[in-house]
Amino acid sequence: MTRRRRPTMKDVAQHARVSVSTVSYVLNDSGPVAPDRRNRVLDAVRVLEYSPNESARNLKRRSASTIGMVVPELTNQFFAMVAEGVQRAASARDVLVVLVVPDATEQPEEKQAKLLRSQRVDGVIYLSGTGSMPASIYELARSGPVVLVDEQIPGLELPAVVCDSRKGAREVAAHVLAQGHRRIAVIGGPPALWTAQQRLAGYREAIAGAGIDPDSVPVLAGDYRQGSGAALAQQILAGPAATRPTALICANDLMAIGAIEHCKAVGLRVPQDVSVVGFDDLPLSALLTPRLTSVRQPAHDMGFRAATALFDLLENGESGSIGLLPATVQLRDSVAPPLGGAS
Amino acid sequence: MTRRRRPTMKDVAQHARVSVSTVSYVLNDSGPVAPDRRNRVLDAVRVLEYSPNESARNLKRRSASTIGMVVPELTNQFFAMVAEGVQRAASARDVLVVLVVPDATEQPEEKQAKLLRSQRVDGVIYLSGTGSMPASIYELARSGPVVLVDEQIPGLELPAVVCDSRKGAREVAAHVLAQGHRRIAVIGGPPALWTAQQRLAGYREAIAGAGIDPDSVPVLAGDYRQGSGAALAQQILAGPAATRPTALICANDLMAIGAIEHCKAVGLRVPQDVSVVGFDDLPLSALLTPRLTSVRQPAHDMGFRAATALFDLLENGESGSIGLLPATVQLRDSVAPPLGGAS
DNA sequence: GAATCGTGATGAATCGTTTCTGGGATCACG
DNA sequence: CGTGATCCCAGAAACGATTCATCACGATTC
Repeated sequence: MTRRRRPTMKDVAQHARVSVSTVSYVLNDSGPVAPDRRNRVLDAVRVLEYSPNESARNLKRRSASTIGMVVPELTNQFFAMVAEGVQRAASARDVLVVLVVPDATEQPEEKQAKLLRSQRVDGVIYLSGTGSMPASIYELARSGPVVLVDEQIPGLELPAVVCDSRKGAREVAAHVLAQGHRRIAVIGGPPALWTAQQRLAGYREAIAGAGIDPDSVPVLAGDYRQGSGAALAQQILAGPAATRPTALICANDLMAIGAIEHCKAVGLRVPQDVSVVGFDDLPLSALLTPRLTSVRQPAHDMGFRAATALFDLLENGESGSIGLLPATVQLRDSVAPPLGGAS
Repeated sequence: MTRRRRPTMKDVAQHARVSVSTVSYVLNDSGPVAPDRRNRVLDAVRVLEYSPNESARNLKRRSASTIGMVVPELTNQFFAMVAEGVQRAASARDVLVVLVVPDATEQPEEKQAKLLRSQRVDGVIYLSGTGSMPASIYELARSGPVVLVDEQIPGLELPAVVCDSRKGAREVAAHVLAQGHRRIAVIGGPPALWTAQQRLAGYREAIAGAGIDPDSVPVLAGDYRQGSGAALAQQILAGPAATRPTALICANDLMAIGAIEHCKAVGLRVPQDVSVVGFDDLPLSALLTPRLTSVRQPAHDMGFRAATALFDLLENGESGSIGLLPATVQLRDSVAPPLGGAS
């Protein structure tokens, strides 16, 4: 399999007996060219299997037709769904998506900023992670357009596509309370993340609405990963049954799953002994036993819109208002009234 | 937020009072330059926040420091894990990964080939999908290096990182048979895919090894997706209990999950009424009830090795032999002896 | 018949790098 | 003191595309 030199515009021009500029004009029809010559060029392109060198094109055009997408981890299905949405929007416009997964073992900050500055991407879509590191965002935003997904930075006025986490959180918490639970605990996300704040705020609203002092319910901060869900559940459920919470409100599904796994491990039944709810509504959550009650975020759509917003930003310099996407409660089997009735 | 023109090498050269070539020499230390001048350049780079224009660099170098990765869908955790492995290997070498998800709504073939020909990527890592379309592979391989993951094309001699699907399949089927099952059925993958063929071959070996005629067990072809698992399970389990298979061997976890969901829907208990095994050992499979017995593929590692092989190919022109990765059976709760004993 | 205009084609400059070529210092040495 | 040899450095030619300025040539118009 010998790979020969790829044909360039000059080759095409020679083959079609025209000048390179003419070739360029017909390729992006950006100039007038007579039909016969146009056909000659098109023929030459076909027989030589010419395809333009995008590096050269990008150099001249000062744009890369490429966007970056930083995702904390792909194995989290929520991120995977968002990524698919981004990909779809980009693919429709012939824009490439380069994947950036900040490796924990190195400083991603400088790397990401450098990426943007090197003009290999025109803009970036940023999914904030399981940790908190808005520092790199500042770097990024300073040197190119950035659109946030499911995150907002108080200081900056970055465009962001988010959904109404607060409302979703309020509703799912209200559902738990409506079942009669009075001793509840919250397994929250990393306090530095906007989503964690929003969801907690929603929970507190619902709790207050049920006539309970929000400050009286324990709130533990997890990291949105399964392991922390299990660890925090253990911590919360350690006490005697009489004072132990009867419901766990988890700020995402992964932590809810961890909590459920812990319950199973120590012989607590879900939902009879303890009710659990999550957030995100991962596809797998409906497959669990019990099927997890959660709050669905339109992940795919969020990714799609974020990409669309980024393209608007790149083309028109301004992104259309993005609005607030809905977050809808999915009622399933992981919530039941507390055994002893209201306490 | 006004974005000013990015500094170029010329700016750096002027600021450091040297020539552009000197700047280039110090930046990739490819030439001798006196210490003081070197420092002047480095300083200038720092104060101007210079970072090289990769498009220009790529144009000159005839390489993009970028690879493409085509994955059928990201929401499949197996692919997500492979993708993470690829990303990690690439990131370690400062290579970018562009994500290509062949959209079902358009012809991906020409698009992928064009991508490679446009020199925006140096090579491609190809994860074969839920369908079968080796046609695009030929196009791809003709114009650039390609490494396959979990797939092999009989005709071509493409480098591929695969694991011993056949052995894994044989062992998991043997386990099922060892429990006493005699009426079994196979829900296979798309017959055109190498993995489907390998796994089926492994199953048949085990079946023959148990003294059963492999041709007597029904084999239905699915598409590796959950839906087809459910549909085929319905088809298989439709008959009366006396003749209905007591074990379903599924060629991947997603279809196994679909099958289990169908069983639940029609009131069949797993594993008491019907045993089910999968393949891939997705993280979620251990969370199901019953926990799914499956065959683990080292997905992350496969991605990592594939990327490494591609880099070898690009640098040395030859990829080190890749070997066969292990596929190990994970015994869990979805298999039990058949109710009536051996039939 | 000369001036004007529009169409269609071309040459050349340019984008920001890398790298080859050549030439001025500096030094050792006969 | 002249002659190579050694070291650094600057200039300029690529890389492959886009695009501006120019120009040739018929067709209109007065």
